[in-house]
Parts: sequence; C-alpha cells; structure tokens
Amino acid sequence: MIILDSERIVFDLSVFKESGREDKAINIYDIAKLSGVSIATVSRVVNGSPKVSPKTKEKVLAIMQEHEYTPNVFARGLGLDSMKTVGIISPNIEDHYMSRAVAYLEKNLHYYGYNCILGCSGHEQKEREAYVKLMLSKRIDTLVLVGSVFAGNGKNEFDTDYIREAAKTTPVFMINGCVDGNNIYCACADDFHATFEVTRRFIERGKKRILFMFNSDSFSARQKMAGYEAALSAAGYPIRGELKFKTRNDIEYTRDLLLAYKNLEFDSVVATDDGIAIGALKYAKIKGISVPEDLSISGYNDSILAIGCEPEMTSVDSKLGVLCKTTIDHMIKLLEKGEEIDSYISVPCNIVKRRTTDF
Amino acid sequence: MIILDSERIVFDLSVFKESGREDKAINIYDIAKLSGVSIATVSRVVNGSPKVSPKTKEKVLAIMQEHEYTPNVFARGLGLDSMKTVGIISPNIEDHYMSRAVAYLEKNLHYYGYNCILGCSGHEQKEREAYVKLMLSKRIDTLVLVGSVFAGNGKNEFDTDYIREAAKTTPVFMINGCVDGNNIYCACADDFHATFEVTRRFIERGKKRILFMFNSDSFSARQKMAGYEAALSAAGYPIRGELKFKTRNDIEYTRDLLLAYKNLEFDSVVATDDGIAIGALKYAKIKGISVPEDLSISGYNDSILAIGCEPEMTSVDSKLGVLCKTTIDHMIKLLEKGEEIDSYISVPCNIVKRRTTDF
DNA sequence: TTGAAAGCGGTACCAG
DNA sequence: CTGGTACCGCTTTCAA
Repeated sequence: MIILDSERIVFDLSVFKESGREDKAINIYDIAKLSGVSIATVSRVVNGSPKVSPKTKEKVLAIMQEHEYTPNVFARGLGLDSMKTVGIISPNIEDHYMSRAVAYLEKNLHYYGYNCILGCSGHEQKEREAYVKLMLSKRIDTLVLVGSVFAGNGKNEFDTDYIREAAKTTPVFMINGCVDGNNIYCACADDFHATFEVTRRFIERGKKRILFMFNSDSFSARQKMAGYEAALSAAGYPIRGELKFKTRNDIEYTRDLLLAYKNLEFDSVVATDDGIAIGALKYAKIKGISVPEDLSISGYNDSILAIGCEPEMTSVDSKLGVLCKTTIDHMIKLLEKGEEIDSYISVPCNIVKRRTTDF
Repeated sequence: MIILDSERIVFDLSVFKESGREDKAINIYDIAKLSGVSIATVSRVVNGSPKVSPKTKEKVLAIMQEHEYTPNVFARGLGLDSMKTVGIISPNIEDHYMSRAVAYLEKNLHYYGYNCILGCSGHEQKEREAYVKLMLSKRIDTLVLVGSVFAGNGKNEFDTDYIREAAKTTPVFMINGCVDGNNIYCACADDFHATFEVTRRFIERGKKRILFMFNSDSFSARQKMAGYEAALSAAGYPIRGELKFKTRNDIEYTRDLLLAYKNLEFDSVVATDDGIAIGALKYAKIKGISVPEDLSISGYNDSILAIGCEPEMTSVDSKLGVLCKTTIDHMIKLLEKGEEIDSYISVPCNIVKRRTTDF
C-alpha cells in the first residue's frame, strides 16, 4: 500500500490501526484536509490563537478530538527550540532527600506543563560535568541541580566553573547549593541557623562535648559546620578539631567508625544527616549508653529513618518542599513571564523534637 | 545584524558568543561550509557512517570539535521519530523502593545512551491513565511502569486496558507488575515463593498465629498473600481472615492500628513492606512484647529502614537491581536489535536474616 | 480571518 | 566516497 503525499489517503489509516501497528500518527496536514482548512489555521487552533472564527475553531476541534490528534512534539520543538522540558540532575536519587526533592519538583513542573528528564550523576566531579553537558545538549529549557555537592567543596573555586558555563546557555536553578553567577538561581535551607540552634540547645542543657558529625565538604555541610562553630563561640566554648567527625551517610559505617575510636569523649551529637545520627544511635546501643540521658543525638532532614529508629530521632526539617515549590514558581516567572527573580533565597528550617534529645 | 541564509556569516557567531547570549547554536550547515563539504557528509561523520574517507572524516571532526558542535536533538527526533528517550512512571518516587528502581533504571539507560523522562502519577487510576497518555504524546521510545499498582487490583480486568492500549503504540515494560498483552514485557520478583518461605520458617519455629500485613491489592501484594496462604495450607493450618491485616505502608499508622485492636492475637508478622513491619515493631515496643522471642517480624524490600530500626529487621531482598538491569537489557535487545524477548521474567528473592526473627 | 510558504536542523535516498 | 534534495510536522510571517 502506497500513500502519495500529494494525495494522502487519510481514512486508510484505519487499516493500520486495526493491524495494530499504527505506522503513521495523524498529523496537522491530515487534520487540515479533514477540516477543509489550511494547516496554519489548525496550528492556530492548537495554540489557542484568538484570531480564528468560533465556527472554524469548533469544526477543527471536533475533527481533532475525533481523531485523537496530538501535535508532534519534535516538530514543535524544532520550530520553537523548546520542548517544555527541564533537566534535573542529582548525585544519587536513592538518597531519600534527593528522591523527595525530585518528587516535589516533578509534581510542580507537571502542574505547569513541563516534563522532566532525570539524571543521576554520581559523586565525581568529572561525572557531574559530563552530565551537565549532556543535559544541555538535550536543549532543555532549564537545568535544576539538586544537592549541595554541586556547589563545590569550598576549596577550589574553579570546581563550579562548569555551572557558570552552563548558565550561559540555560538558566540554572540549584536546590540547597549556592553558586554565584549570572543566570544561576539558588534556593537554600538556612542550615547555618538550624545547626546553630541545635547546638545552642545542647549547650543550654549542659552538654560540654558536642560531636559534629558530617559526611561531605558540600556547601550545606559547610553552613552547618559554621552554625555549630558559631554556637560554640557564642557560649565561649572552644572549637575542638577532634570533635569534628567526618564519616559517611551510612548507618553501619558510622557506627563502626565510632566503635573504632578509643579515646573520643562526647556527650551529644549534631549530625548533618539522619543516617549518620542513627549510626551514632546504634553505637550508643552497643556501648550501653542511654539516649538521651548520657548521649543526646540530633539528626537532619527529618527523613523516614528518624521515625523508624528507636528511640525516635530529633531531626531538622529542612523544608525541602518549600524549597522546591519556590524554585519552580521562580522558574515559571523567569521562563514564561520574563520577570526578574532573586538569585538567592533562604528558607528557615524547623527542629522536630523527638526522643533522642531532652530539649 | 542580519544573517542571510544564502550567505551565512559564520564567524560572526563569535560576536554573539562574546555578548554572552549565544543566540544561535552552530548547525550542520555551518560545519559543512567550514569543512568545505556537504551537509550529507557531515551527517555521515556525525553518525559514524563507514563510507567517508578518513581524510574528510578527520577534517570534519576537527571543525566539529573546534566549534563544539552538537546536533540538534529536535531535528534529529523529527527525522528519526525518536529521541532515544524512555518514559518512566512510578506512583511515588518518595518511596524508597521506587526511587531505587528509578536510580537503577536511569543508570542502565544512561549507559546505553538513552535518557529518561520521569513521571510521578500518584495512586489514582485516573491519574495513572492520564500520565501514560501524556508520556505517549512525548513520543518516547519505550514506557516503563514501576510498581505493581499498575497491574490493577485483580478485581477489574478493564483496569489495565489502558496499558494494552498504550502498548499498541509503544513497548511497555513493567517492573514488578504483570499485565498480559501484546508488546508488554514484565519482570517480577518471585514474591510468592519468598513469602511462602518466610511463612514456612515461622511455622517451622512453632509460630501458630502468623499475621499477614499488607497495604494494597496490587499484583505483588496478591502474590505475597498467595504465598502466605500456600505455606499455611502446606502445613495444614487454617487460613484465618482475621489474620490478614490491611494497613498502610506507614510506620505510625500501622503501629496505631495495631494498638487499637483489642482481641487480635498473633505471635509473628509477615509484612509486605518494611514500613509496615516497623509499625509492628513499634507496637511491640509500646506493649512491652519482646522481639523476636514473643513476636517475630519479617519485613520486605530490605530497605534502609530495616537497618535503621532496633532490633534490626529481617527482610526480603526483592532483587530490584537485577529486575531493573534485566529489564533494560531486554529493552535494548528489542529496540536496537529487534530481537524477540520474553514477555515475563521472574527473579528469585533472598531473605536477609537479621534480629527480628529467630531463623 | 485565512492561506501560502519559508524556515527549523537534521536524515536518508538517489545519482554521479 | 560525495553531493543534491526531498522529506519529518509544526510555527510564523506576509499577503490576500
């Protein structure tokens, strides 16, 4: 069966349909022919242009519905140089914080008619750079970087050059990371004050040796450490290097690391993630230390883990939902209304008190 | 500044570049002109066609690299009717099982050069159907449905018609769900045998009243219940309706539901998800029941929760990684080599023994 | 209010 | 091995 383009045999599509192959989807030319108008008019109807007579509009709409016409997104993308798509990159979506972020982002983007293409970049700088490049080559409308590792480790400024480079082409939004540059927009939880407050409360309750447990040099981790140090200083406490404890966000790894240390004394733990905090909790369990009496522990991100453990974990709710929603709202303002938006937003956190602390 | 297409002023692109706007990306025509060949040849080089002389190839390649040329994906998509994209839909990516699945899928797809567009459909039938339609309209190469809710609740066969409908257009792959139909390919954990085995072990240890706790009527939940029942029957035990306990995959909800029941006696719990199992664990803690001596509990999916709780939870590892990898391998076979592939694969599970059971 | 036609940036077939 | 060119399906000016 041959279909000449000059004489499209439209109704024969049914033949394909019934054969279950549906080789060629119906296109704008078909709709135009069936409606007895030009493709320009069909296009106007599809895009809700006001300059179409109600009568024509109705007719075309009816034909479109009857044939379940869907415009070809590629052709549209080619013409408009956009497919209403945003790229989301996170180091690892298995992490509960990241997956929650992606869930929020997707939900809000979907609401605004965008779809999201997802990338898990891993934790290597090289991989991150490669993934960002890849995303840009997909001609996404916007790039969202989830997780504060994207903001570099604070040591080498050039580590974030690739983000500034990307921003030359495409607006970049960062969730919980801060990078300075044109066309880069950041939304961060106020980790400094949250950690300051947690530490302050420990001090208030008479804790003397507060262990700060962290797992990366990310932007967020640096804010948290600064908050911890500031609270110590405010109380006139010394900042002891041995009480800054680097580990992984892994329960068993953290537990074993603590068990391995012989002469580390501490009466409380400020952790930068729940997994770490629970590692400390497991350590206490094994050593027979009672929580929160002899060891108080505070986690971060208020994940499901904080409720699953025993006793349940006091944790900082970093207001991820707010962060994500705000980000998307700003994105829409920028993309669709061309409005100016803030390049940095800070969202206050909330301490969720449970039973591993006595405040 | 005007650029006429008949006489493109290629080098003037640098003007744009330095102004930081980069209005028009370099295209195949530019590369062709710069290399002194036709666009057909450039296209051949881009696509690694063998019929290009090494000399020409080298020259074109050099120009492409120098100008960081990237083919326009939309134009390519339009011509090939494919953008090497797969759509992934899951009800809720906040769920740890789902996010792990997406992580595995993305990783493998990325390896094969596909990118994935993600959708979180929620738990309503209507939303699922709408989301599937939306995805299809994006002209994805394949659709992946993650989670056994997509396989319907087993009561109404028509609930899965939309999947068969989708499969007429696009191959559909299901992770841990089973739907019969042409062009639909399913990979499932062998939940029947895993649950059979867990139940059998409880029986072997003398448990008499084994509570089966589940949270949905999904395909997977039905397999698990069947395994539970089969094990009871095999041991000559009666199947008691009151020991089939429906809840949510929510720790606190499950805990409170158990606390509310007055006359429910049980000496062991077979749960279809870790969150449920931990709800039972919390219940035991509050009631002062010792685990595993007086109450044995077994979870499912071997999530991070199983390690975070106290005591740590015996859980079924449903081999999600294997499921996902196999699915992608099959997908590639089908898409790129046109090979026939199995429409159903079953992957055996593994029971990870920890301290909430005495087997 | 409508239609004709020029792109958008590739791919792939057909000649040479 | 290479070039010319007809699509792919839609958007958007420009005329009518």
